[in-house]
Amino acid sequence: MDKRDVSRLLSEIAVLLELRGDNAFRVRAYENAARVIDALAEDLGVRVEAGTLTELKGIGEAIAGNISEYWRTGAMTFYEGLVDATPPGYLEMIRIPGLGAKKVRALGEALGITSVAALKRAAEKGEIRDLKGFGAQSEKKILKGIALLESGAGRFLAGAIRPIAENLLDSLRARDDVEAAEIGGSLRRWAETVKDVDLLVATRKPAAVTKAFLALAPEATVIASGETKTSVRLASGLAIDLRLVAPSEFPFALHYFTGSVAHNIRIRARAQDRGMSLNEYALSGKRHAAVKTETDLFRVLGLPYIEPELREDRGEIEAAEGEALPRLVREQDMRGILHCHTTASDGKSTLEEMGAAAAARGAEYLGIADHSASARYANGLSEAELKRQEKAIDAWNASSATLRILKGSEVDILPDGTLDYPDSVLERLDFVVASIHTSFAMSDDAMTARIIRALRNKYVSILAHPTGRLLLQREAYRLHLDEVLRVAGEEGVVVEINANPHRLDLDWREAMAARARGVRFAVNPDAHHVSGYDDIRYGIGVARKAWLTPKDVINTLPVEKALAVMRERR
DNA sequence: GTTTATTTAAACGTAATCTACCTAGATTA
Repeated sequence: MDKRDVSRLLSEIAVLLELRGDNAFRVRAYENAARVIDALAEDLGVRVEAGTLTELKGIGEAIAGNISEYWRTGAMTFYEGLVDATPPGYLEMIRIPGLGAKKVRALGEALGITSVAALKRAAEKGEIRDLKGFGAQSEKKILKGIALLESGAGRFLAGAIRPIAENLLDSLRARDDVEAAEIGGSLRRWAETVKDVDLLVATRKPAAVTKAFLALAPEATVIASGETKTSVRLASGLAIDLRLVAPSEFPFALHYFTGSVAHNIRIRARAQDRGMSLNEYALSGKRHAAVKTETDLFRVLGLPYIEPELREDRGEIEAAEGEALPRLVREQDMRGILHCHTTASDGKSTLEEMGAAAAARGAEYLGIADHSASARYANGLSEAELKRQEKAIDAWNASSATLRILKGSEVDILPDGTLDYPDSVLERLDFVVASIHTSFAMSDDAMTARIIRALRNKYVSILAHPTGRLLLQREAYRLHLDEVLRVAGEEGVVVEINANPHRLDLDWREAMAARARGVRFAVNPDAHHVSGYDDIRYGIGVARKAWLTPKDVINTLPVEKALAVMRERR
């Protein structure tokens, strides 16, 4: 069990309480507590043992007791009681857009509907429209909502959504009546997955902009459209919210709609402490005419500008107060690209194409790391094939004045923790990337031991995609990640932040904790085609969310220094 | 259920939009 399990359970309790019609503030207290636990940087177990949970703001006697019970016994009496008292289908029904706790309960109590399937049948038969508070319109909405839920559209990869949002933004910015436009929400904070897109526009002609926005997505369903807000849903299920504010309101609205909720709560409280009141449109109580940008807004509150990626209430406000915010790594700090594939294994671009495209991007070096021999799934290179590739790289380096290609391999960590090539092969390479692609279903102890054994091999430079997760598709394999990262730090093995938008592995939360323990990182596109280089920005997003500076990321080093880091244990 | 100021009790976020009723409750962000 870890703190995310606890956080999830607290969130579920909040929903169950809401379904029971419990005090709304009690509901919020549990939501709050879930957030506090999720954002906790330290070890939850230590606090449970020490009995210091109530020192956390938002955790009182009752919730602390519940958490302790759950932590020690694996079960929580209070939660079990709630589950027993709630029809199991309610939890699923409340996920239908447009249905909240009150309506779910009304449906259950008046019509005996306690599952999504029963709800669908009743809506199709027109049995819901006669219920007080519902109408024919509601039936339609419920059916649409169920269809959406069934299509699996709930969250989306940020990497799939960002280009759509940026296109819309470009079109909006091109208009004369749009004075400013930005992406807001979790997408602006570079979250790995997003629920929807928030677009924010400053304009004096909201009606005209709304009309133009709707014309940009003619196929979309309009969920709501008013003077200041319009919501549409694309065929994919993705909801896009457009918010329109007057130019003078823009900095306040941008900050507010960027979030996170937890960050906003802190900032709002800070405004109050200073005799001001902050909402999405203005800062009242003191002079604020001078607030033209978010930077101004932070300054009025006595803070330097806080980058959107950091706004998760994970210490950024305290760091800002102490002038201790990190100088976050940027894409333009990157000198080298590591961990890329070619047609020699499962890539789609040749070595020469990959080299030319990397040079065109201004990279100083490119680390090729095709799959190793046993990786049949990916056409892994035999030792002879690897040798041929090394010669091809020598030829490239002899003729290229700008971009140097480094010889590497993405070597499979075999089930027993040994590597797929013998040391005599690894020794010839400039760098070695080790990773897991097979035998995922091990116990956490066995997986941890397997990876640690690989990390102890002195030729291993980088541990790639350390958890094997595929966002929205596949959970991480079971392992003691803390332990693995501790050993990586000790051994000086660089930990990858895989920039592929499906992976983004290591997760930013873990990277944040690992950084504090001195782990160094590589932000790698794992490109299988020249177009894969474009993913680097997503890896940079993760690195920034993890508070990483250029010093924490070895790709910012010149080639000789990067090589020295990757070979320092030999 | 938690925090805070009033130390026993009040405050806890708010605004926009929708839908069913004609002003209000529910939902969402």
